Parts: sequence; C-alpha cells; structure tokens
Amino acid sequence: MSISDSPPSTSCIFTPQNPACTSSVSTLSLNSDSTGPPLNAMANQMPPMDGGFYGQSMGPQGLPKFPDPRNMEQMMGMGYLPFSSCLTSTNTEQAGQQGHTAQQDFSQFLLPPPAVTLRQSGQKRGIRKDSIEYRLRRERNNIAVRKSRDKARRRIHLTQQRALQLQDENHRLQLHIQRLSHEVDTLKHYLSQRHLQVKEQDMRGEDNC
Amino acid sequence: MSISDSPPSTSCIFTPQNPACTSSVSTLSLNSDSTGPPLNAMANQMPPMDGGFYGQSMGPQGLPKFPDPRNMEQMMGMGYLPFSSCLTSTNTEQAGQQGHTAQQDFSQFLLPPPAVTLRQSGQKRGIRKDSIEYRLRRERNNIAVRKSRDKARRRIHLTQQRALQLQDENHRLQLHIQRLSHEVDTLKHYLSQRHLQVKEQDMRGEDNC
DNA sequence: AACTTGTTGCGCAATTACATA
DNA sequence: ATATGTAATTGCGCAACAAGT
Repeated sequence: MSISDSPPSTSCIFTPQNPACTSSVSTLSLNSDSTGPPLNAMANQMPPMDGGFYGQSMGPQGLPKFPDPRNMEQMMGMGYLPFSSCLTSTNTEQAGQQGHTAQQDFSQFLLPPPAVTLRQSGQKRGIRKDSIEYRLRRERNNIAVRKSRDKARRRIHLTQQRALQLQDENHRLQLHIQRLSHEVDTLKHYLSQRHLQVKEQDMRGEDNC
Repeated sequence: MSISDSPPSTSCIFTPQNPACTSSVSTLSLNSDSTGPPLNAMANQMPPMDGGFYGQSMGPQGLPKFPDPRNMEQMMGMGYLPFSSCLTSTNTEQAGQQGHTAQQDFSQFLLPPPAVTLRQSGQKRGIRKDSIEYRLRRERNNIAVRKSRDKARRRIHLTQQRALQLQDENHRLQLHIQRLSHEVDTLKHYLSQRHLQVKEQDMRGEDNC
C-alpha cells in the first residue's frame, strides 16, 4: 500500500564535524518535485519479488505503516540520488550518519551557512549531540527500537506459523470433505438399492397374493 | 506527480577523515546490572508479545538465519554495552556511528591503542574509509540492503495475504463440511426409514400368505 | 503544548551465500 | 578443493515522525 517515500536522502555520514563538508559530491538530486506523495494506490500487486531497480535510496521515511510500497518512484522513472552532500547537520556534533533532512533543502545553494541558524533548526531547545540529555534520549530510543523490532519479528514469525497451521488445517478439512463426499455417495447408493428392494418386494407381494 | 521526493538528504559522501573520533560522549549506560536475564530458552514460545527487557544491545550480529534468536548473549548473561566507545574504528576516519564491536572488546582496557594494529584489523587490504573504493563498496551495499529489505517486506506482505486467503478458504471448507454432514445425516435417516419400510412389508407379506 | 514511546527508512559493518578465477 | 570478490542478510544506532500521555 502505500507507496511512499522516496527520495534519496543520504547523508553525510561521517562527516562530522569537519567543516569541509562542502566537498561532498553535491547532490545529484533528480527529483525536482517536492510535493508530497500522491501516493499510490495500489497496494497489492507487487513486483515479481525482485524488481530491479534500487537505484538509490529515497527520503526519510514517510510511509503509512505496514505495506510499504516504496519503489514507486523508480517505477515512475524517478531517479534517485546516490548520496547527497553533507551540509545539513549542525557542525558541533557529528551527525551519526546521514541527516535525512526534511525536504530537499536547497539551503546550501540559497543561504550562506549561518551557523547559528543551522544550530537553531537542528537544535530544538538545546539538544546538543554532546549533551547527556541527548545521550539519554538516544539510548531510550535505541531500546524502543529494539523492542519494536523484536515485536515485529515476533509478529512475522507468528504470521508464518499461522499460515502453516492454516495450510495444515486446510489439508485436514479437505480430507474430511473427501471422506464425507464418499460417505454421501455410498449412502445414496444404498438408498437406491433399498429403493429397488422395496419395489421388488412390492412386486413379489402382489404376485403372491 | 508524485510521489516523490522529499527528503533532503544530504550526504557527504566522502567525508573524510577527521581524526577526532574521541569526542563521542562516552557511554552513560544507565543500566547497572549487566547480567542478562536468564531468559527463556527456546525459540518457540515467545514471550507474550512484549517481553520486557531490552536492556541494551549486544554484539554485532551473528545469528543463524531466520529465527533470529538474538538476546542470546543476554540469556547467557552477557552484558552489553550501551555503545562502545569509538575505539574500534581506525582512527583516521570516524566510524559513522557506534562501533558494534565484535564481542565485548575489552581492548580499550587491555591494550594501548597501537594505531597500526587497529588499522590492520580494520583494514583488510587497504580499505580506507576515505577511499573511493570504500565509497563504492558502501554504495553497492546500500543498494543491496535496500533491495533485500524490499524483498523481505514483500515476503512478509505475501505471507500475510496468504494467511488471510487460507483463513478464508478454511471457512469455506468448514461450511462445505457442514453441508455434507447434514446431507449424510439426512441420507442416513432416509435409509433407516427405508429399512423399516422393508421390514414392515416383509411382515405384511408373511401375514398375507 | 511538551514529552515519551513506538515505528520505520537509512546507512554501516559483520556475516553469510554464491560465483568465479 | 581453494582463495577471492560480490551480492544478500541482518543487527544496530540514528533521525524523522506518528502515537500516546
């Protein structure tokens, strides 16, 4: 279902603080539009289990929930960027990896990097990456993530089991049906026999009397 | 149309080398106990869908394949470090994020960091993180990862669908069974009636003659 | 509104599965 | 049978969001 997301993203991984991020290879973004996803509609048909694009990644997330339809873009001929330039992260800490920034910021082209500004936007009430507060948050999130993934794994496993069970059950039911059908046939047969018997007897009775 | 884009992305690809990994905030692990929960054993019975530990992470990976037993270490009383310190990565580049060190490396405590040594182990034939070679590898792997995850998602989705289908089918089969059972009962009833009729006739016949 | 937890895509790195020299 | 390289998997942490309080 969904389609989703798309864009590339990329991040500047290691780039922590080296101011020179500029070096990055630039963006390469192919997608021009920035409007949100109209999202698709089809959720069902999925490519033959192994599409073939995977050109590049896409944006942060943004998908509904389960379905995860990504790829749309590619299907639609959207490009993808390998990885874009850095820039986005604040300079004080090293953004762990990339910084899926919100949407396609052209800031790098439009604005001079007013450190302060960046700081602010990336900050949101004093959340420096080097603060204990930050570490606590991260650690809590990491735990949440592990928990969530475990849950997902269990769910998947459960679903698989259920499918197997159902398959089994199905088989049993089919056998049962077979048996019952057979029984019905047999009974019908007997019945017709009985019918004949009765008829014969009737005849004989008439004869006899 | 579409879909698209969004995110920002960013990335600095080659970001090279700033030496200062040390800055990382150290650990802060909150959990004092490090022993893991005795934890259950087995694969099947899974905790009520929401266990309750998730204390900390564990080593890198290393699990078989599907079952994904993780937690093993915890089960085995392995502690877990919140996130190790930088250390593991070679110093020239800064390991993007954490460094899931293999298993519990105490190296930081035991060995002085012989840069060279680290370099070697982490290197494996000249794979400096700042090399183009490295970036190419990473990029290829990133694509593979995306592909793999897509596949997984599709598989999951498929399994779910299958489960639903089977459930449906099951229902149908059950109804069919109900109908057949009813038919069998009916036929049996008729048959017994017929049986009685025949008997009565026999009696009557004897009477008459 | 502010904060916490839950989800999810992403990239990294360690492994594993395959393929090929 | 073996060394080597690439693709595929998988756990992990990060950041952006969505949900829930």
